[in-house]
Amino acid sequence: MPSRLLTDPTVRAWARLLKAQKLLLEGVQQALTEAELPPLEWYDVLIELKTAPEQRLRLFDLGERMLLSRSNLTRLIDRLEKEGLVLRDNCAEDRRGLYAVLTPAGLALQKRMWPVYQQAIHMLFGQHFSAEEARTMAAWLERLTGTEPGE
Amino acid sequence: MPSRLLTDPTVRAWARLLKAQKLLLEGVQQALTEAELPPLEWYDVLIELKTAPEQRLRLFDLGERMLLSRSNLTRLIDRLEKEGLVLRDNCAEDRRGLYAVLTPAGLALQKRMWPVYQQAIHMLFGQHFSAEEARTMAAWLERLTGTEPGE
DNA sequence: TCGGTATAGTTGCATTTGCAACCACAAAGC
DNA sequence: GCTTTGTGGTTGCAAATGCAACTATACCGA
Repeated sequence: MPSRLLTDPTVRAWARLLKAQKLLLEGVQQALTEAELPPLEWYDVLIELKTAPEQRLRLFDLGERMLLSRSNLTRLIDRLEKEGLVLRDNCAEDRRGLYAVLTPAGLALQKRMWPVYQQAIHMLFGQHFSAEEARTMAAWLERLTGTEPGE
Repeated sequence: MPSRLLTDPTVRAWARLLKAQKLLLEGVQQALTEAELPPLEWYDVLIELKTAPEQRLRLFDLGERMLLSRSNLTRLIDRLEKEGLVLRDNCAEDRRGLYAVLTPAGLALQKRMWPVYQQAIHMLFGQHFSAEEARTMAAWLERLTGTEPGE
């Protein structure tokens, strides 16, 4: 029984996007857990810091990139800091502000996580598309986020 | 600074997918909240039941369709039942089991939510794609989920 | 028919989220 | 300078999540 709703291609694509996303995230998280690695969002923090100049970012900046609310970011950084993966550093130019700085331990964890993560991306996602299809999909999705191709 | 990582089209598409998803869900939720409507997942329950035969589904079945863990589903149904939108009904064939049944109030809420939801889908998602693109994207995403086109 | 195993659903507890209130500092206007 | 308003970040509390343990029923095999 093809639902009437899903005859609208837009709505159908939307529904698929929701479902795919849930499934993929679950799968990635499972791969990380099985390898006794921390949650995916820890990786996001680590990689953002790693690629940032001086491996540091203002908290609000990090929050924006990760699409994370302030309070959530505070607590996420708390957890990472407790594990010695990042640290907070005062900001000279704006004394309200703080930097999150990647530590060597944080960098090491990022390097341990990446192979597992990459493998999961491949198994769950990449292997289903040609390079050309992946490029097209990335370009389409960029319309939704305003992300620039290179970012 | 185009990150080296993102030169792999697969990884780039993956990153875009994550970002788009977060942004879109946030936007939809915001639209619902502004219209003083309940969370998106309530809609998912209501629409699943609405389209199910006799507007009822076994809990485990509903959980599978929504990709929701058992315990989460229990609690989600608790909330909806407390609002009178669904009710639990014993299953004659398997006395361990329960049905979730859509109530008239639940159906009414689904109908109130849909226009807002549809509008949000259009603004955040649909308007950025042609019908043909949407069809293609849906088909691609179906590779990830094993979902059949008509489902 | 009995014992063991699997399945449907719930519950308790620890962790995480979301929201609003809050503190500290910065910036803009008088 | 002083006050008002805005911004960066944290905290408290209520709600939602994830996981493991638990109850009740079904199923399977000797």
